[in-house]
Amino acid sequence: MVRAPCCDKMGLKKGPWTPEEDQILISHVQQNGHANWRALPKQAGLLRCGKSCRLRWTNYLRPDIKRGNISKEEEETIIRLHELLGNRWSAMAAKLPGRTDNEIKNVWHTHIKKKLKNYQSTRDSKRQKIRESDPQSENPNISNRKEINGFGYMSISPQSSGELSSVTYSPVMTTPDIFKPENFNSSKSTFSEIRKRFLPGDIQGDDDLKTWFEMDQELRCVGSDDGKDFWYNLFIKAQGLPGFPGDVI
DNA sequence: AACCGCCGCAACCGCATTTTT
DNA sequence: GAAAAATGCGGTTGCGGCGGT
Repeated sequence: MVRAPCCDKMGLKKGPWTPEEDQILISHVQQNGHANWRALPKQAGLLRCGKSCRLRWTNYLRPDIKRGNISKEEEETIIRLHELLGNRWSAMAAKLPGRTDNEIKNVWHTHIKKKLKNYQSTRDSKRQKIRESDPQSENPNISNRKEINGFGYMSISPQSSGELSSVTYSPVMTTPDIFKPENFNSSKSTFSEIRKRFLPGDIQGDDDLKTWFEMDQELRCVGSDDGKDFWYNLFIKAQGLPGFPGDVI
């Protein structure tokens, strides 16, 4: 495939956007939408490539965007999502309304990574001290895992010193048989069983659970990418509810 | 006041993926 | 089904602001 020529080769402008350019882009998108980013700059009279316009719009000019002031809750969500998804910034952004992949990526690299690094070194030195005083006190293979009613394990990252206020859960992706797609026909007993063992409070009955599952499946959660989104939603929904195994920590 | 180094963020680049022809 | 075009994504860079010396 032949690569399209990039901006500089076509004499287009690069670098920071001026307020005038922003205004042109905003009013053009408001009036005409952004069905075709490639054609947009020409139509709007901007000396930018389509890619640059799209980036400017999605990361900065979009009306529904929240900028700056990442809350503690958002920070914790980012950490939890990062444990689940790795560097899939756009997938993380989809779980944080008003935040962009670029912003999350920047926040991760500039703030959170640093905090976690500090936390980790503090924790490691504490562990070292414990090991020195009582070598049998810690088994690294099991110490930070908790079994959930036969549904595999969650890894548990304890509270950071000061800044990060809660335990972080991350399901280990050993999908139990009960959740495997091949066992998800329309069997009510399967859903009953899940409900009995893992009931999120706002799910009223087997049909609701089934619908919820099917919605997630539509979003390609099960059968792709180890069903991480499905697991994520399940754990998020179940957290904090009575009987949820995580809340005993 | 001038210089320097660090940090945060916006924007770019190149590759991957999806959509269109 | 193949090729081309468009879009999306994640890694990286460069610049401006700020604090310290």
